Amino acid sequence: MDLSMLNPQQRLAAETLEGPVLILAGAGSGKTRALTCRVANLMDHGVPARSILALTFTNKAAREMKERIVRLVGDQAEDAWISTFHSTCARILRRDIEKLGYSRSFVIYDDDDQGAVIKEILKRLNIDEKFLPPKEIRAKISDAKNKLLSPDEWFAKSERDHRSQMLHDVFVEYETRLKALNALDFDDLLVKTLELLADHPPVLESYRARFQHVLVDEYQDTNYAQYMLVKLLTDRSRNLCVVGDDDQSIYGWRGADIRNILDFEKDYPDATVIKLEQNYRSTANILDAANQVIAHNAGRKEKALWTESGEGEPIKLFCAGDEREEAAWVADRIRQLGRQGESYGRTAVLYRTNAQSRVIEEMLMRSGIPYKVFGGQKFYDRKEIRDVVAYLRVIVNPADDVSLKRIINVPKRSIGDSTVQELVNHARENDMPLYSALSDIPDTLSSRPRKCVSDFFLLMTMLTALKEALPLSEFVKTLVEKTGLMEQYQREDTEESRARVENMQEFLGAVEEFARASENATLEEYLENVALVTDLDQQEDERGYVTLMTLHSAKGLEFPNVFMTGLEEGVFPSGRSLMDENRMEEERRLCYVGITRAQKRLFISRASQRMLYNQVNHNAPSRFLEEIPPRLLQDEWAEKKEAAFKGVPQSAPRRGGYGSGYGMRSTPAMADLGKPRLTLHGDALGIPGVQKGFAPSKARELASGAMQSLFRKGDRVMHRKFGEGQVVAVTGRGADARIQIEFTAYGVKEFSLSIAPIVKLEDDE
DNA sequence: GAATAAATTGTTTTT
DNA sequence: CAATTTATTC
Repeated sequence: MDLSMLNPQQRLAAETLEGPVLILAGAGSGKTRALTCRVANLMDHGVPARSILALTFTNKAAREMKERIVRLVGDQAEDAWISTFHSTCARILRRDIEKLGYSRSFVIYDDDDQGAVIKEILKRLNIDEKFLPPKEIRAKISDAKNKLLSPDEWFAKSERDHRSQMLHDVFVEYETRLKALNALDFDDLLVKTLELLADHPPVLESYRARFQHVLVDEYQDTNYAQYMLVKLLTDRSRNLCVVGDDDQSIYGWRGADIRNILDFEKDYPDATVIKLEQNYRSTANILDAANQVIAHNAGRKEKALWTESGEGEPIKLFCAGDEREEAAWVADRIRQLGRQGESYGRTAVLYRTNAQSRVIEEMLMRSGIPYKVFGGQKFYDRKEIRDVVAYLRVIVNPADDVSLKRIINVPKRSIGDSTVQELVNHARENDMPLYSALSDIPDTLSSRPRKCVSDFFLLMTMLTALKEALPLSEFVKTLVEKTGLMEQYQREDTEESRARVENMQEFLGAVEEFARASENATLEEYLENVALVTDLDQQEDERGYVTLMTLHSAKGLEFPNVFMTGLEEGVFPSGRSLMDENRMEEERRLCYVGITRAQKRLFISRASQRMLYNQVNHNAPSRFLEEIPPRLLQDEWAEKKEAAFKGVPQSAPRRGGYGSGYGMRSTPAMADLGKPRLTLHGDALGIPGVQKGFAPSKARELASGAMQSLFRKGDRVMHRKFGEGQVVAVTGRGADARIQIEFTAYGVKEFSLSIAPIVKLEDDE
């Protein structure tokens, strides 16, 4: 193994093959390279691939690691287990879960399914959803499972009040119910695997004997259950190598326990600790900013990232009047980057919450900038897809009442709520799954619903038979037709239904691709894939598209140009973290993660007024802005203000200081609107009295200025209804700005600039 | 039982 | 604001 391309620390990481190893890998320090070389080196030293287990959090990370190892050592790497915690557990369970009293055809439930089960239980136990919201129950149960607590153990540690007692009861019910449904939730994958290993020594021994070397990526994100799993597997061999960065721990809210990485040296006193501190990703300015921000956290592992690269461009800062202007600035800068020869695929726009993406999307669309949004509503979460999946699940696992209830009347086949209720009661009385009630119809049903139910049962029987007869993708295609799922949407001709048809076709395509990728793929395997793979994992190099995603999902990625938006108290850091120092530190780590995604250029923006969740808020600048040294920043707000006042092109860049963009009082818009923290409903700017006697607020003027600058006389544009046209004139200001467009087919039409569905066709600046 | 209207209600991040 | 849940009417 040639390790000459590694720096001394990386080489140490790749060469220390025995015993516990902790690699503290700063952002962009080439940890994947060190890790992959380490694995290759292990194989060079005679360790067979099959005795290596590498655990990651995302499928994408797993795939990437595997590919890179294959590139180094060839196909022999195929025998190593390189996958996510959850997939690994699923794989272990598929083999031996019968020892725990489940059937091997178990299904994996997501949050939605969990919610359905919990709601059912609440109804049965006669508990008001307002008293115990299902979401909260889900979170508590998940929390307990992450800590490997049984309902009783959890209760013992709780406040032991009435509420906790009820929660406990729901928890117990939930566990029994899930087992009856032959279903595991996400956390169960880990919990049940641990149960299997702990209670069945031969199974544990076989895995211990097999996995002589275990690696864990993103160790700072592990929860207690994952910690235990790793511990159990490596107790004997003690060949455990964990890689992580405590400064990038951003999943505490999901049960990740940062102590796992902080205390590694206590757990393994003989551990070799290696720090990767040279950063190969970002310019000095960007790295400097990141270092300064994260330095405000207490209780970190001492680390100092450094780089050999030059200082690079200053970090651009912009303070917008509102979120629309912020988005316009982002769009504007992206087009400017385009003119400098940066392709869209090299740029990412990051935000704290998915809800913030909408405005940005709108503005990019108008500017004709191609983009892709990652995260948010997941593909498999869409109604029509979930319906198909529910059919598939019932066929694989007839005990799955939750899925059966979902599809029993989809598409409409006249099996109404009352009929379903009869069936459910009948099933419960006889202690059998709902599916059995379809063929053993209770006498209480009259002839008409009886016919509908038996028709449905025949359909399902036929489909079950077809599953064996047809190859996977053929089968799913047939199912979509025979059930009438596709027809249901094809018949109505709305924009929405057409989108659903398209989604379903895309789904069929995905199944086909899955079947092609692994021949002889079974339906069971596909369903597992659906449960464990997210859209984020599908992200290939989308050349030519700007990437929009949350800061969380950006972890592990890098882009030459990065925009961080919404740097405001209450937005980022999130309002829910303001009161809690630990949460605040996690927000700061999130900020650190965001900054360190950038390779060449970093753009940071905030809005002094923001409409979010249908409420207008005035937010103070994020504290993280203050934590970046002014010398690294270039304030574009000041430049823009100047340009707006004088009506002249932007003057020479001003360097340093937060300038007038900093602090709430300094913006004219704020001064006009009165008290800071004042929350106004509706169109705050339009409220009489607030604005009376003043010149139109600066915020609004700037916003419209940004809009107007998007469309100029002579621009070629596309209107959703009228098609292609040319801009004749742009008139008016602010909210009543209008635009006149000449269409070849329709002549001149006038629209309100703020609502017209138009897109700019090309950029000839 | 199904279609429509009205009302309510939530909005962090996700393997 | 939108999306889901609930009530109402046919």
